[in-house]
Amino acid sequence: MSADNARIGEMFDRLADLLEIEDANPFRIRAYRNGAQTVREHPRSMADLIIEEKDLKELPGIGKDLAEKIRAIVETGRLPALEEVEARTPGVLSDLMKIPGLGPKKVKALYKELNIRSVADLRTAAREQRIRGLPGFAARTEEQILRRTEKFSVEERRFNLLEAEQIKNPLMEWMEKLDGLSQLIVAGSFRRRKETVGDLDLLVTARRNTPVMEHFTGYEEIAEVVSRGTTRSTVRLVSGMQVDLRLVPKTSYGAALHYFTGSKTHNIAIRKMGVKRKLKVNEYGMFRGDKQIGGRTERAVYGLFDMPYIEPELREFRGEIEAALENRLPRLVGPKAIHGDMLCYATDARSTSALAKRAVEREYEWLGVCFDSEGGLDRKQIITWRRALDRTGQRLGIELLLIGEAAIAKDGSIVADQELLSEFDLVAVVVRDGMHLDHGAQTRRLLRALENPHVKLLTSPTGRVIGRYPGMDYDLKRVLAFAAERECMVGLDARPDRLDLSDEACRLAKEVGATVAICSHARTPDELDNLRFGLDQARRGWLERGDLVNTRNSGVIRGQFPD
DNA sequence: GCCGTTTTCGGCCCGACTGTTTTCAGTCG
Repeated sequence: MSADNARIGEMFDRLADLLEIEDANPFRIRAYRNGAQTVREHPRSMADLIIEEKDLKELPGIGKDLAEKIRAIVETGRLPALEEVEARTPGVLSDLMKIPGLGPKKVKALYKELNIRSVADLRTAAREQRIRGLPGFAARTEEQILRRTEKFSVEERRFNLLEAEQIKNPLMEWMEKLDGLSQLIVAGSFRRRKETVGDLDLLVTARRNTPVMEHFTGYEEIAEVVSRGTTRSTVRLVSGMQVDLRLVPKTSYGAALHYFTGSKTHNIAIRKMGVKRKLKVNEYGMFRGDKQIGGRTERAVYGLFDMPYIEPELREFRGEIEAALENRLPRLVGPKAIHGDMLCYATDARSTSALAKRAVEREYEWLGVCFDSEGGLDRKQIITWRRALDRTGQRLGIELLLIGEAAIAKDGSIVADQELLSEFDLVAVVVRDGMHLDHGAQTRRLLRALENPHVKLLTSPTGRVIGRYPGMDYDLKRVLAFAAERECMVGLDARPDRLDLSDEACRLAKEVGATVAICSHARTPDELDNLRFGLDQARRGWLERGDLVNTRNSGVIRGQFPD
């Protein structure tokens, strides 16, 4: 996802906000929002598409007008339509709309009546109690505004999957204490295993008269109960995570699960298919006219359209519906099919043994082990490691592969004694510095590194850290294709704060025929569990058994990438 | 502003919850 796309999306959203304040045609506003989402979620940058003379009108929600506006932004960095609106209505007002509880109407009133333009203005006015008394604002609203602007900075935070699980697990334990609960599941992007999660969507069915909402809002980690009704409640936890809970009848459970799992664009596509067949699909069920014809199970939603079940990880409206209709959905890999982990780090015989032992418990047949070495390494050291691995492997009944990891220099050469490289079972390379090189130089650097015949694995391919560093800028497709040609594996760094490759990059790897190796990068036995986040990502990237080296048995593995 | 196997006009998701209201508008997902 390029910064440019994010900027285009932001401009469209801002325009939509201001038009909303001006009370413009709501469908026109939505068109801008849809366009913003399409652009933001597109894997390629709009600038690239324009260079390649692709027709932007092919993108969903982009027509003649938006295509021209995108082109204008890419070429000039400006959106004249936005500037025109900003001449009438200050652009910063759109920041106010991000505060929960403030929508276009309230923001407009605050601006017109009190000339409030910024969050700072708003706080001052609230403290001075100038807001109460405005039509539609009472003392309570004013207090709420003050409270919510205080927390404004934390509200936007997204959590990685590990953080989300650590918040979710104790909450689920709390909910399960409730007598009368039948079904309890987390839907939303968490269920789709998206790499970051903004909130948790709990879906619940229960026996009649079960005090679900009372129990839920009694959870001790709650910082604020945002709303509480009979079928829906929203809370914000101390951690900053927002949690929505929805109570649905059992006859709607499947439909609701589908609806609240999303993604939104996937749901819209499904709903549209329903409309064509004169069927209504919503969170309550599937209907022909007024008659409910399904809703208990999620599978039935897809069955309605003669489609096979689409796994949550695939529901991003990236071709999964067409694939399902044509019966060519990928067969996603489950945890049982995983026989090994390509990369963990040991420091000595003892840590090797601890990692290997855990790997055996996880029913792995093989494990790639890399030794952290200080400074250069020598033949003697390698022999020591090899011995430790062989002994431990035999004792525990697991094949341990000796991985040598070397850095890629800025010129693409491998920083290591070339003769020693052949002593390893497998040589992995990684970019440790010079991540800022420009597109061309970085591409050349990686291609050159892969030319080295010893190199069999490229780890942490983009170097990204989720939410902190977007990753190196280079021609990923070209590098992946070259890796495929050279029979060099591409690592999927499974650490939950990295997940490097992205889901889209996994698809790209599959497209060019590169073999992906999920790597936990564990330094402790517990961290071997990171692998499952990598597997989630691989599933989101449509990878199948044959695309992943982790599904292969020992024996096959050593001969797989001969030196 | 977008879209089209009812195609160039006339649709576009809508129900739950809140707060202030006295019958409902605004916001959210």
